Amino acid sequence: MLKSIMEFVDVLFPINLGPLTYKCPTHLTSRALPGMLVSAPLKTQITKGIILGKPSNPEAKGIKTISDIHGESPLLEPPLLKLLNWMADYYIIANKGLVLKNMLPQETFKKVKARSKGKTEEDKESNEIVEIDENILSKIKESLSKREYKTFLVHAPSPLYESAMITKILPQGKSAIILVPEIVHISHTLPFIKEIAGERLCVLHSGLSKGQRSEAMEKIISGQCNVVLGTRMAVFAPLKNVSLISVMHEHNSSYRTEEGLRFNARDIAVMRGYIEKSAVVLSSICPSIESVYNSKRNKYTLIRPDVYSQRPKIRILNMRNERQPAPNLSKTVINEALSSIRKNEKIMFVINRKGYSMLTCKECGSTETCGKCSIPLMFYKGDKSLRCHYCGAIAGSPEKCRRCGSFSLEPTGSGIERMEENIKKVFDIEPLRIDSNMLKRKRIPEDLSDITEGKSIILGTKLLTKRLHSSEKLGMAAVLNADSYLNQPDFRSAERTFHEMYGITDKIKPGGSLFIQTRMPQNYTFRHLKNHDYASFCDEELEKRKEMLYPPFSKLALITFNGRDCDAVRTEKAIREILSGNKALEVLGPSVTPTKKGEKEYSLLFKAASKKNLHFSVKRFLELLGSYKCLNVKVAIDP
DNA sequence: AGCACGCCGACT
DNA sequence: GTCGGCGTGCTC
Repeated sequence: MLKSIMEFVDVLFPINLGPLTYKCPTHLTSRALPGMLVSAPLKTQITKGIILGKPSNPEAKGIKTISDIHGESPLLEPPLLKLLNWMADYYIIANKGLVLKNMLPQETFKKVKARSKGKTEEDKESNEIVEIDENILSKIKESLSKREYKTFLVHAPSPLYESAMITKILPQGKSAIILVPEIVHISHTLPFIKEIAGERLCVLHSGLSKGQRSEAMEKIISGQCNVVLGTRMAVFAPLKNVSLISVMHEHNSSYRTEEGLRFNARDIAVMRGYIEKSAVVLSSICPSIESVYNSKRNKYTLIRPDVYSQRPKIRILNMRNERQPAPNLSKTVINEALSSIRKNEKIMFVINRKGYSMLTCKECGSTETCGKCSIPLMFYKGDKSLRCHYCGAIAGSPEKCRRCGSFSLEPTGSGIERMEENIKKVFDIEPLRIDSNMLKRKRIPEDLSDITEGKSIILGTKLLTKRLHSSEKLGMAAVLNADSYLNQPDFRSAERTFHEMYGITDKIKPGGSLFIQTRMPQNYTFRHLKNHDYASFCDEELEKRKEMLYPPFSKLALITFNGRDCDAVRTEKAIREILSGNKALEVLGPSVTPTKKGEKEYSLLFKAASKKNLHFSVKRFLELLGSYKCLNVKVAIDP
């Protein structure tokens, strides 16, 4: 006799595993709908999971029976199930269970103890007012009322504009998701949304305690709250009928996950919007190159408010010509800094390098490098150590050169520790130093002026420029080693440099200046930065990406693997096979790098003309590679 | 032989 | 994630 299809269902657990087929007892079949939360025996215990849908393997032997079905309506509505399936496919080696684990916090599947209280975001009154021309947002409103999918790219004139815009477009009574890249951004955005959403608003991010998070999830599932403000996890908030998804500071790389399932919440937001038929609003002062390109191809609708906002001057200093009274400090920067200090203004120096300096031998000219990674080691003056910034190796500083044995090792280049010394010498002022060591010891302050303690010079690594916000604006700022940003071996380095430098201008008074010290002032990034001309920068950057066939003109996948069965010969063989007859595919590597544990890690970059080709090639390559075990393979799509 | 420990693969 | 199976190596 044929088994009734409804007797069996596929269940997905929040673990790195595909769906498993279970029998459904007759008294539960009426509620056995896709997306329902269920309890089912897995190995020796009862585990919670969700029903994915029709049975994929009803003939499997040893099928067990579902223990219970929880609730009356699905935890994951059809759109989120669709998104889950899409993600498992798009990110290639993602088991559906792993996607599920990333979609819902673990409290959903495990009991939580008494609801613990933690700190909640404080409402801070925003004293700055932004004028917004509502007409310019009429296209978004129109789209919202029609309930159609459309993605808008708002090239905002200021960060404040992005927040204020929300109050104009948030639809009354309808559900919405508002994403910010980092937890610190939540308190800046919250007052604006609270003003319009009130009790309908709930906050969702990884800084919440388990209790708070399950409380938030409860409010979302029950429908008590239908506006969710949060970090990338909020893109999966189980809201019904999402009408608006806003991604603020959309260019920000914090939307990417670095570990586990690698995804970009901005891309997920667009796909969820497409599935849910909602309006997606990506906004940024400097939108990502991909988004700009999508707006040029009319995939996104570009909105560019014509609002005048007075911005600080950006001045590019050619360090080849500049007189440098101290290393990394040009005469111009010193003079401008002194005049700011005289006016009682705060100033900031940014140096993108930790430690004191590198050590170079005067005799043979060799620089001390890491034995494993062969990159220059950094000398730390405090504990007289030599450290590798890549693998983290720490050694005592040597007395003599490892190459020639001479005792004349001298510091070359300047890290933050050495800059601190230089600044003390030049200005006779103790700067306030902010780097990752300091942030580990103290909490990250909400406001920079809370910790300046009357100090006028702030010196920090780029952490400072990203994390810290200040109510008191700076008189001037200087990026001391701008070239170290640009010289990163990454096709996004120019874009990132523009974003980072431009981001600093938000912290400077109108009428103040940002100084950029560089040895390549003619570089197009600096040329356009000087004119605040992001559009021209994008045009030129897109030209270059097109020439080099980098995204958005190609699709990339980064494949890494390690383990005892790594084999260079077989890897090469698999590469040769995958390349044969596929002209639209390019494979860069393999490059072998040591991991932090000391074993070898292979990495390969697949570059294909189309997404389809990339997927096909990566899957085929993994099959070829999969014939031998003990490989720990990871695939990052759009790395 | 007896057992502790760690790694690996399967889980319906 | 979490369990059992199995190999390694140490101890009685």
